[in-house]
Amino acid sequence: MDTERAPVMADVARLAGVSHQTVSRVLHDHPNVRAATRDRVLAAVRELGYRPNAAARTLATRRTRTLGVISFNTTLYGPACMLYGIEQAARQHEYFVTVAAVGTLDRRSVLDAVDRLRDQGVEGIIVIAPQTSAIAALANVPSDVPLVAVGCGTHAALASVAVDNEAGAELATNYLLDLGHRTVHHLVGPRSWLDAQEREAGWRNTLEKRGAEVPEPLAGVDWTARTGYELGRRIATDPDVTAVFCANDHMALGLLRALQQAGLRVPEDISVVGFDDMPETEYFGPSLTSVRQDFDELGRRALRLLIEIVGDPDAGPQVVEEAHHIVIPPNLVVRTSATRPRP
Amino acid sequence: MDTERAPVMADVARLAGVSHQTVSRVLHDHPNVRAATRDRVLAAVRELGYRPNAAARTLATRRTRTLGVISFNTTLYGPACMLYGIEQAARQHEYFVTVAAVGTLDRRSVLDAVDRLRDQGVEGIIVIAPQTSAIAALANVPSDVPLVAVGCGTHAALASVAVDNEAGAELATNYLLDLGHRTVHHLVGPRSWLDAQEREAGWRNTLEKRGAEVPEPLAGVDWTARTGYELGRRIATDPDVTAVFCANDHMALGLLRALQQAGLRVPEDISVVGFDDMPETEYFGPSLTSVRQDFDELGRRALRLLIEIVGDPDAGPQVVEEAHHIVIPPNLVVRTSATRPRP
DNA sequence: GTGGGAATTGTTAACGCACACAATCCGGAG
DNA sequence: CTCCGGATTGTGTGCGTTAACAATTCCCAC
Repeated sequence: MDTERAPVMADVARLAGVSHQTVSRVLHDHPNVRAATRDRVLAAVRELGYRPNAAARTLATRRTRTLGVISFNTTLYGPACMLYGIEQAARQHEYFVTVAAVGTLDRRSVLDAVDRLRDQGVEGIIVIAPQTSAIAALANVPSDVPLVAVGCGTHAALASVAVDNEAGAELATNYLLDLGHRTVHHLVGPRSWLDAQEREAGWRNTLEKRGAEVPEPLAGVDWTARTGYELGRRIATDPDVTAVFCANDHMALGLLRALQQAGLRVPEDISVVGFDDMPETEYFGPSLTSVRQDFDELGRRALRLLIEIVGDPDAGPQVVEEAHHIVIPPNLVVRTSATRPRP
Repeated sequence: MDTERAPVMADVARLAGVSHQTVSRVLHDHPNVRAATRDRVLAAVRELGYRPNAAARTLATRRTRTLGVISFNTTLYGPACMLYGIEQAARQHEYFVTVAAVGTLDRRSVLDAVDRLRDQGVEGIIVIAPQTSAIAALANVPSDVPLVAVGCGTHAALASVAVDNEAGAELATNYLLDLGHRTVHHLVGPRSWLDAQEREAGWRNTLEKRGAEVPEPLAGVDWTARTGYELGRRIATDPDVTAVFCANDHMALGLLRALQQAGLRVPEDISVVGFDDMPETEYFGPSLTSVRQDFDELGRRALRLLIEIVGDPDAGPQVVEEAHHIVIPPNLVVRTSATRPRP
């Protein structure tokens, strides 16, 4: 078979008639290399198809230029987008990203994932793990690898990048109240997620601030349409409900379906607002008004923050300064799923 | 700051009073090590918190235990799931996975991604890149790194794992014909994707086989609900249409919306069948009958195939044998969006 | 007790690159 | 013509691990 080994720097040097060090200099754009020499080296590089060995470079420089991403479930729309944003930004900054998906968010698996990544030598880790338990587990990882949490609520005890969930919930709730609804019901996401908690808080605070009655919220076990559907069937039996704010778009989809099956019309009978603004929400029946969060941007910002921390050797990751909490404001995308209540 | 370096094998050896080679032996479960020695070494490892340096190991063994995944857009449901399946399986086999997202599928960016991954030393690459152009670009990458395409149609010129698109389209088309529809219309996905082509072919072949008229298909520019909606508005104006097979679920969602807006009822006036069976389709209005493909499994199979090729040094990746084309049969999930036509 | 072989441990040399330092070259001032 | 300083190039070593080989120890049969 092809037992011929990949060419190494010494091979290039020999072919170009220089020392390996000169080859290294050319490769690193060192200034003091005669133009003729540089050309000869580059020609040799091309001829041999030489590519530097990453492991050797890492061993010598102690830098892997690799970052890790831990994600709970990259299948969900939000995490998938953030991962995409992270990868984009990483490429720009000439970093590699290796992913570690965890099936469950218990302490063990999260710490395992961190370990795997550390074994591989990542210089920093971004965590897409919105559950409170995950954040807790992360609090006491060895401090030799910087951590950034992304999309995990805004009150994490780590450097973090997140959308302002409370502001988003406030936007949605105010919008519905402004339309004239007496109050707004709420489908809460799974309460083990910070995002669900914060959205619920934002909703509740807004109602209280405006002196509206705070109805009992319905909490889901997960973020799926199925859960939205099941809670929706209960909503449908309550004649008092005129407006519902859903913790995310999937749940809203399930809710829409349940209401429709119950013979209720949206928005004529009940107004609905979602959260996330996934690309499909515009085509729900009816088109869903939703709070938009820019997951892509979230991912990019997280990566930039991490690189800043990594490149900045003085500040340890545990030193969570003001600047290490980035909060991005959401905005409301108005479509047709909400309207003023019937008199 | 904490300038103390991470402990290395020599440190462990010194503390345990043995040579570094003995440490290495213990770490690799080499048989000929006295139990007492092993214990002393393990104790030293624990005490120092020693973790082997991946770069050094790679340099010595010439193995990175890292695989690359190139994906067009990890934001889409299919790719996201496959990536997830891949990562799961990789972990099981003790491989790392690093991702390279490409924004566009032109030759350049795909080859760039391959290069980046090779620079990092991946032992093999899985490509989630369903466009024909991507497959073409991949045909002539240097053969020193094994490639596997996943979810990219079944006729790729590479080792591949894919769902049987034609069979899936046949399933859907036959189902609608069996319900009594004279013929079935089709919303084609973007024709630059193999999957779209294969689904269209399956649909067309089935109609021809059964002697049904083959109506002009409507081709989309992408897979989005928006496109489905736009094509759907045209479908809605054609009184002959009684059944539509959509190339994917997102397009079906857009179609449902367009039909509803046109005052047509599904399934009473028009039956609709989708493809993919995403988790939400059950909650569309109405609940969508769809062809299910198990993306997760696709990813896992792709990884296993790749590991087989990587671990098998004799067969080059270009040697695409029978066994290197894995085709997974889809199945139809029947819900309520299709029924027999009105007389 | 002693030779022989297996079990156990140590020594040394890669692996491929970067960095510190030494050596050489060149042109112009003296 | 000689010497000096900067530009250019070469030499040697370290990074932390594995693997080939050498050395030592141990145990038992003779």
